Amino acid sequence: MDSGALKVFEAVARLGGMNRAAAELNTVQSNVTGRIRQLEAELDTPLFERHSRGVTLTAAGRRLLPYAERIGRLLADARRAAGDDGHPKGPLTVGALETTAAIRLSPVLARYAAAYPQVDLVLRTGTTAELIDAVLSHALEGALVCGPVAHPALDAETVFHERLAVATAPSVGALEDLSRASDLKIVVLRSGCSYRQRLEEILARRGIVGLRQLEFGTIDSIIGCVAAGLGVTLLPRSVLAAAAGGGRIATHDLAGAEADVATLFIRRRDGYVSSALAGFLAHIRPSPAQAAAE
Amino acid sequence: MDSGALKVFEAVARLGGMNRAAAELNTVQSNVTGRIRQLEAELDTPLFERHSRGVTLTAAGRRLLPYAERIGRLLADARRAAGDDGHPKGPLTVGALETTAAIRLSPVLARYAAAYPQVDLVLRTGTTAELIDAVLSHALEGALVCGPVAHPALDAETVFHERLAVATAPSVGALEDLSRASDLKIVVLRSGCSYRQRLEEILARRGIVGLRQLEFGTIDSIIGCVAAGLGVTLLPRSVLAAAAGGGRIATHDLAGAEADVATLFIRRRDGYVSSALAGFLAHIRPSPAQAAAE
DNA sequence: TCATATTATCTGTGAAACAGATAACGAGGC
DNA sequence: GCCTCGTTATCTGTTTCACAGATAATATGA
Repeated sequence: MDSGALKVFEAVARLGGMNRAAAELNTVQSNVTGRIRQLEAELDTPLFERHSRGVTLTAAGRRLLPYAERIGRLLADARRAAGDDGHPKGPLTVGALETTAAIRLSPVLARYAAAYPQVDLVLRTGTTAELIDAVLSHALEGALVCGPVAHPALDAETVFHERLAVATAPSVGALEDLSRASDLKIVVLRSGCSYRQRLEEILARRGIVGLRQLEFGTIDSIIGCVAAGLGVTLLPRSVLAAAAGGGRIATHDLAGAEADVATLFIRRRDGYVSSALAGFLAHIRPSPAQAAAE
Repeated sequence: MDSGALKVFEAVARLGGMNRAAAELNTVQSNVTGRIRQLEAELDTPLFERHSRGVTLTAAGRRLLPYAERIGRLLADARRAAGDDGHPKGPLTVGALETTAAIRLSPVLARYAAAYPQVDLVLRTGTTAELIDAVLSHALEGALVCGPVAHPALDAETVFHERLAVATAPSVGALEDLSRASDLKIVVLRSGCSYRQRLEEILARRGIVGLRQLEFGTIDSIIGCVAAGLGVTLLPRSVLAAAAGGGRIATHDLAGAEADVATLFIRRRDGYVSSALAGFLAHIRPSPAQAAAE
């Protein structure tokens, strides 16, 4: 059983047919059929059920498939590892929350890109749940997400702490006053955003419950909405600072644990750590001075 | 880059020469040389430095080697997974502490062997540290060891709790009396045994320090040594019960956490869980009734 | 200097992967 | 009922590539 046969097997399983697999593999259908038959003979087990609309996996095929996928990925990682001489280069695909990307990450990324011009950096944004899924499905090499994250396949490292604040219309003096406004809404960036549940809990502790939700696509639109008195939101203080300084919104600082949110860098434990990724981590990792200050 | 080339590469790296690798792979040296050269051409990097006494890995080769090993193991796992139809069969190699094997495991193993006669069960014994190393180096599929174990690559599951007791000569009324006997020794099964440190701590809390160590190969010989007044030992109560009933030794029960030792089943997170292993786990896992009693 | 290890290289053979064509088969539309 | 379309199975000739064997080149150590 060699990796070539498993590659063919994986393509057939994924595409559900030998013809389609042959097209993808740049070969002809007879070769695909032959390789599969050979693999089945070697394992002494049929891997597919053939019918006139393609093939479907047998139980044995379903057991084999995850190994074929892992071996294929591992071969690609091996190739990259052999060519990685310690000087970051090549593609690096990481994810981050939109707020993190906007505030904390941009200066770091600028320095990183300047330091390693040979790296093709791709930054994708999403919610914590989306980013975790993307890392688990090998779509991202790593991501900066809100903690805590506890997943056996993931390695998490705290890179910095953020202090959150509630933003309201300027006329609101204290958070407790919000209970009088019955039509107030929670304004969030996207529906899966982890800040939503957190804000609900914060408000619930102050007797404010049952708020509706409002969803916007950009941070600017959220702040505009809050300034107009349509709702409240929860964002890092640093994101709110500019708008608060201009008097458009009022910020309400939170105490201790309620304010604190850790930003973690997560990556798959079994994933390949390229020089490009190692360099990225070195850039975003807090310096000893910063760590002492926080 | 296919798995066959990596298999050749791994053999050359491990054996330090193409001739030796050719002998192991049942082929001739010219083929090994050819495959390595082909692999180096594909990766555009030399993998070995050739000299007259064999070859040594280059930096790129050292980076590639762990991937070659992992891919080789994964291919073997894939073959087993495909042929594993849910009925436990084939080899199963697990480890356990000698005390665990003697007392707790023997009835379970008898039931397991009777239930799955097609499984070739191999049980190896050793200290916790040795067993952990064996599991990490793929020599064992899993092992029963003393907790706690915290290793990122290992999955640990508590299967039962043991209550320990100190054994002394019958003339010793209380543990505290031991401080008068200056030439007393701690008797352990093997030098790496985790009970040694534990017993030292227990005795230190009672003001007894500086005891020498004595090492024996079997549990029976330890009990004989303790009965003769040469030393003290720490073992599960169930192990000591027979000898204590006969009046050969005195047992001294310990309180709460001092007595409790958890036995964990550990296995590698990335390891293949065969039906044989799953069945083994089902047999040693505590039943709900047992769990409630403990 | 010689014996003995090693890797490098060349060459002919054979097996296996390959491309292409055709047959067999079943589902769905008319 | 019949036809069409897409599918897998099978056969055949070609070519490529892995293989075994022999020899050369090289360095080490006695």
